[in-house]
Amino acid sequence: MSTELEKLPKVYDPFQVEEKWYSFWLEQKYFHAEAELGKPRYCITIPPPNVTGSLHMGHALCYTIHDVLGRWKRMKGFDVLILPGTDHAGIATQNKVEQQIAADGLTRFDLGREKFLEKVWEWKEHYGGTIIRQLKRLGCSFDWERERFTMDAGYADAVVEAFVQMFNKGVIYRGARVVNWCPRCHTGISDLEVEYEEQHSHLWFIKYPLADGSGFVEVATTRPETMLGDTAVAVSPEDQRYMGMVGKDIMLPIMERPIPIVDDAHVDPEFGSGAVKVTPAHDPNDFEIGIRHNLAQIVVIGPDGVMTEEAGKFAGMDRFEARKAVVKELEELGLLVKVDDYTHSVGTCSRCDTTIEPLLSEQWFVKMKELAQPAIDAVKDGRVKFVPDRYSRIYLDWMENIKDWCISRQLWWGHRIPVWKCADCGEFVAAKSAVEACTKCGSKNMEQDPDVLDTWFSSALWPFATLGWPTKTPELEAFYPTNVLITARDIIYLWVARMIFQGLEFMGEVPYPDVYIYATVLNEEGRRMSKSLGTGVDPLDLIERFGSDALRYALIQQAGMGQDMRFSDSRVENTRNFGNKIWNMSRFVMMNLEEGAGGQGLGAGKPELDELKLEDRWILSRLNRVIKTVNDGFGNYDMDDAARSLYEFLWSEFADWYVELAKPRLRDESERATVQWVLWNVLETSMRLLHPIMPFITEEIWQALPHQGESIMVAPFPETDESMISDAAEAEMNSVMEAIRTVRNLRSEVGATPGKKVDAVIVTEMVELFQANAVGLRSLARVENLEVTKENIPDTEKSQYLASHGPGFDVYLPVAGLVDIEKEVARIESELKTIEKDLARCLGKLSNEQFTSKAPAEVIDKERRIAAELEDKKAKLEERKKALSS
RNA sequence: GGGCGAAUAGCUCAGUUGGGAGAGCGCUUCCCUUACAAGGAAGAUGUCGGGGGUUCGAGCCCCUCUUCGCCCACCA
Repeated sequence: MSTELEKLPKVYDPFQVEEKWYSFWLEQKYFHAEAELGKPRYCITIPPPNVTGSLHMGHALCYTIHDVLGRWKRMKGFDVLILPGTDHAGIATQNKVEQQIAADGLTRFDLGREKFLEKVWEWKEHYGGTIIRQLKRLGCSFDWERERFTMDAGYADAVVEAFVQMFNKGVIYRGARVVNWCPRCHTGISDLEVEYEEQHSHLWFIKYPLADGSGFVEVATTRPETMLGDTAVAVSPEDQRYMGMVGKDIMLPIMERPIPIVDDAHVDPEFGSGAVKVTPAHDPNDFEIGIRHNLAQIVVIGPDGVMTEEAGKFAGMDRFEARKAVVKELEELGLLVKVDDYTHSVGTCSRCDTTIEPLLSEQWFVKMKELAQPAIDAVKDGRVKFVPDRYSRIYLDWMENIKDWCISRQLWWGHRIPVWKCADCGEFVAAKSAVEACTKCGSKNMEQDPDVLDTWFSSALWPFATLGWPTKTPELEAFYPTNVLITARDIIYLWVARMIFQGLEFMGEVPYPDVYIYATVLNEEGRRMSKSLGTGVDPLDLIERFGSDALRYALIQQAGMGQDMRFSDSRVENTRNFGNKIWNMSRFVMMNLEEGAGGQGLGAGKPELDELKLEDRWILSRLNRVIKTVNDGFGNYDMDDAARSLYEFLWSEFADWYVELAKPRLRDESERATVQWVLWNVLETSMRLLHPIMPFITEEIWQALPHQGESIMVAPFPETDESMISDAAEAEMNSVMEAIRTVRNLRSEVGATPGKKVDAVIVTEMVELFQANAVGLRSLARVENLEVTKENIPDTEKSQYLASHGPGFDVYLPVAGLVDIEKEVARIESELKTIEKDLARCLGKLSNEQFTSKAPAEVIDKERRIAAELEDKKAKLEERKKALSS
């Protein structure tokens, strides 16, 4: 026994171990991929977390999955590139810095564009790396030498290139539309960035007088202040009530401006009074009505949420103040009919929660129709597969009803739109570098568009821009298309869809064949983990308490195909215990591998098949099945299956049974070498199998075991050896295990303490099997004298024994009058009851002619076998009951 | 309004060509047996959300209802 190994601590301490091996892997450059030829390649460009972010549980799950797949493929011999990076996250980051300078009472406008951007860059340098450091802590084997940022120089070049190409193709156009405007962020945002929340508000009913004084039209609104910008009243063309009024004018109250009554199919005659006020500059539907009827667009609420000059005497008033003032005035004018309580959903900014103001403004748009079609086809014909599959429907529904994409943002942090406008002739010119002269009139009076691009415009290019596009780099050549996208379901539209059409547009190929949408991590109460709600669990905190391996395993174990995952600390604690179990079974194995058996000796010491005993063949058979499950699981994104089968195998089979059975054999010189080899082989193989999920502890153990190679990270991943799988060995071993359980059960019944040995008799037809395994049986069941025989115990003696019956054997424990007869009879009776119930069900089936004629033969055979077993057991129990009672 | 998902032990969840209901945690009893008490052994626990249907046979397939969660659209 090695004295050094005996010093191994009883409790596994992840902290030192994790730091040690992570540094080692980095030094060895194992995470680094070369675009070398000759090796199959595997590439994932990770979803770049926002620079504002710190690791939350969703990230931990996402990147653990990445790392599991990456490590698995690397061990399988692939040239693996997991390319990391961060996203500049336009609004989110700008907001952070705005908050920071707000502490000094400053706004970005006080600082000015240039100064403000300096601040943002400073902020990014200071805080932007947080999440990357945390990913290293998680154990991620990403290629840090290739880390990208969506605003690094090369990436910026790709963004501009993409824009200019699209602009020159005519896919990008400028238009005035009503967009979702956030008065706090001071920018337009896309429909996808608006969150709707139910709000209790009011519905105001207002009388609009007809210009000719012949009466009133009643309209209903949730935003009375917008009436200042009304340019029409619309009714349904089918509405009898307003038949004669279409074409007449309304005298808009307060503003005292005549506006027409128009008919438009958009109006629902059932709602309210059937007449609707039309404010083309402040409502997307009204905007459309306005276009159809050629109505004026009057902007009465400005970009800052303050009423404009167009709002007359309300100019300069906050929009919500103006609402009150307008209502008050209408009331005074006697035009307010009534106010109903009304609950409706109100759009809010997903970044800052401010109520969105629909606002007419000039923006850049991407025409989506032509771009969407190839992206639809790619999913329909299976070039891109969603996992789980149901998300492809969700994707397709959205793509098939897609609207043009507003890509300009009135922010400062982001990719400045590479378009210059000629001050003289109004021409827009897009170019990769500053435009000196107008291409149309030659004027030198060119000014760059002040706006920046939607963050998602740049991240849509991620799978190829990170690999060097637009330059044809060896990396781009080697790693595009990538292999899979692993992401959360809330960005299927925002990001996944856009990457697919941009990949097709610029690379002519889908960016990845698989899109794996993982489960949303919820907290224990089933609520979404959210920092603002205080319902989050900090992954770093869990790593501190239980180690990275434990957190990773806990996440993967639950990473099923469901759409939600509840997560709690106790799971991580449990997997920490699993780690400790692995540690201790490894200590046991190491303590029992002596010098001579280690190193090369073991590899050469592979025993011949006929030297293997039943439990050896059994555990090797089980191991090879697990190898299959793990490979299948990783390959099919059923990683939870892989994780669970490893847990089950290592704990409930290897540790609980094989290791226990090995103990007496290790003391037997004739068997020692064989057992050592099997222990080593199973453990070493298992560590390689488990390594993708628990990289640290497996490296620590593997390095301490005899092994080949410099790191488990680059050791080959186990492949199933079908010849080692044996149904027969598993069936026989099950009988032995069942017999051991039966003896233990009887021991517990007679109250034998674990230290106390008992005698036992096994009556069976399988005498050879039990005799061959007598040593293990005696050891695990703590039996002193074991008799295995075909001869049944005479009825007259049965009262001297406690008995239990298993499949194919009966176990007797001599108790010499210690049996509490009354209690034992009661126990037998209760057991008989359940047996009779099962038997009745069984026999009922078998006597059903329908069943015996229609069910497959093997099912019927199985049922017959069960019936026979139950009958046998029943007979024995009845016999015993009689013996005891007499 | 449309769609998706979930409902299995006290809790969190597994359970695929439909064929004797499982794990972890928790609970009960016994045990520091030389790898491990973060452990070992033995045990209790279920109208598989309700109702109907298909089938010899349904946790699993079909219909329907209920509850919860999510997404999309509209919301004067």
